[in-house]
Amino acid sequence: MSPRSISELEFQQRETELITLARKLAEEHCLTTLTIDKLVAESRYSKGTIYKHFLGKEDLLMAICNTCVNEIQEIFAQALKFKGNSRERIIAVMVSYVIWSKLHPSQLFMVLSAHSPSVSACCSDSRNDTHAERESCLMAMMNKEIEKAVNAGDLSLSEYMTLDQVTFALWSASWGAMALIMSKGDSVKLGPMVLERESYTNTKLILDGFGWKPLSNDWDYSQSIKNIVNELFKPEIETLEQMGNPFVFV
Amino acid sequence: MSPRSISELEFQQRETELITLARKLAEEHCLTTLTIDKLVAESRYSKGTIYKHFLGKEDLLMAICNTCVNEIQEIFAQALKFKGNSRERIIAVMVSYVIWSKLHPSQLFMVLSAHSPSVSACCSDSRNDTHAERESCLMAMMNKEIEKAVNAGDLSLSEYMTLDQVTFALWSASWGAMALIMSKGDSVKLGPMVLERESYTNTKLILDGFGWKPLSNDWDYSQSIKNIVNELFKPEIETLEQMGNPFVFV
DNA sequence: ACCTGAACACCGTTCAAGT
DNA sequence: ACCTGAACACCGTTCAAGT
Repeated sequence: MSPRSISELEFQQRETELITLARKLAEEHCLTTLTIDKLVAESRYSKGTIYKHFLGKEDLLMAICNTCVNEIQEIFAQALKFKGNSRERIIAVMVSYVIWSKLHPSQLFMVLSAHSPSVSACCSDSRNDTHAERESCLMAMMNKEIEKAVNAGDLSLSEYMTLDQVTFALWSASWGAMALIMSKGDSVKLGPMVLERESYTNTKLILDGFGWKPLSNDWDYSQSIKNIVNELFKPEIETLEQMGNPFVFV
Repeated sequence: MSPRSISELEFQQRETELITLARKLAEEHCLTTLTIDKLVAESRYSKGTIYKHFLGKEDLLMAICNTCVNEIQEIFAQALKFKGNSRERIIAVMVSYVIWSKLHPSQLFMVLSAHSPSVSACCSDSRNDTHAERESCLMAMMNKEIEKAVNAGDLSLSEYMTLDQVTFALWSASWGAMALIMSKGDSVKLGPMVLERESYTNTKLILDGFGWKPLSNDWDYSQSIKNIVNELFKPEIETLEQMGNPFVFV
């Protein structure tokens, strides 16, 4: 894989450095303006060296996406520390997802774009494998919580419904709200839609749809969200406030 | 707006011809491979003429997106002809959306990409206005059905929930499932997810979450979907079969 | 053995020259 | 008045020449 005369470690460090720089450039400007040329200009390395690390632009995009999924995994793990009922922990995960996407608005787009088959077709096998692995890991985290809810008696599933399907329903509903609201900033009709509120609405409806107890009418989940944020995501919320993009409580 | 010596009508026809061709090229190959150069090569017109119609690549993309939204509006209108209860009509709309996206897989991506602010920033005002108008029209169609359901007593909404929010919940949940499943064709974990089933699952959960009657336990909605497809979308379903991408009943 | 950047192909956009 | 395509700038990718 990596060359001999520079150590494996040095090679890895250089790759991390390049990915971090590329993320920074995309964050500061925007994903569509990120080019290899600009990355070369900003970095200490030449084009040839950059092509030693990445098969091409798509491979770089997927590499960035993989670091994002890693971060999302960490923030999910943080969310799952919440001491509460099974439904509150799912909500904590969804809240953490919203916080992450507000912290890294342009990165959400990268994760979205990286999902396109035309991207993964241009990536190295190992890059694709890492991606599949990390996403599996995310889904496994959710699956485990769902299983715990079933065992606790908070949720009962039809025999035809797999854990993956439950995870997918929660994930896709939340994802749809985030992708639509974050992509079209100034749409006329979507103006009144608020990320935090719509994301929570979707999660609430899906959970109520499953009959996941305690139902939204039997518990004060607005308070739960306040607790989740205060207990687990104080620093992140402060960063958002400093960015002028505060977390909006529902 | 349009030049004098060729008639307004001719100018419009030429634009429609170009958009149709661009859609065909994107459908046959893929969105990322669609370039202005290729459009010029395939069309009867020169680069200069194409730039008379479109401000640039993004403007062309939005133009394509607008024709897609038009088609979606037509298929929604067809779906709303279903004679059934209010919930069945919402399901009919969601079924029609899935059918459309299966008929035009690469177009779904265009509608997705066109939503990005970096695209609309490069479009003419009139193009953006048309886009906003057509999406408003789509949402208005849904809002009207929701209002009818409220009046019929099938649905009761909290006073803080607007019709737009209900529409957005249904739309975004369905959109999330479609976007995730259609984008990552060969993902390891998403392999077992089936567009028709997951899309319906999300819609069902959202509707049950709202307490939209009759609830999924009190009605055979699998049968409803069969009726919807047989009564309203026979030709589309046959086309999908011929494409080797049949509609999968849940 | 590794790095470099010139060179090439391709794409988006413009505009001077044509009709 | 409208159309054309050569010309330009920029970007992704490669590879011969350097160290």
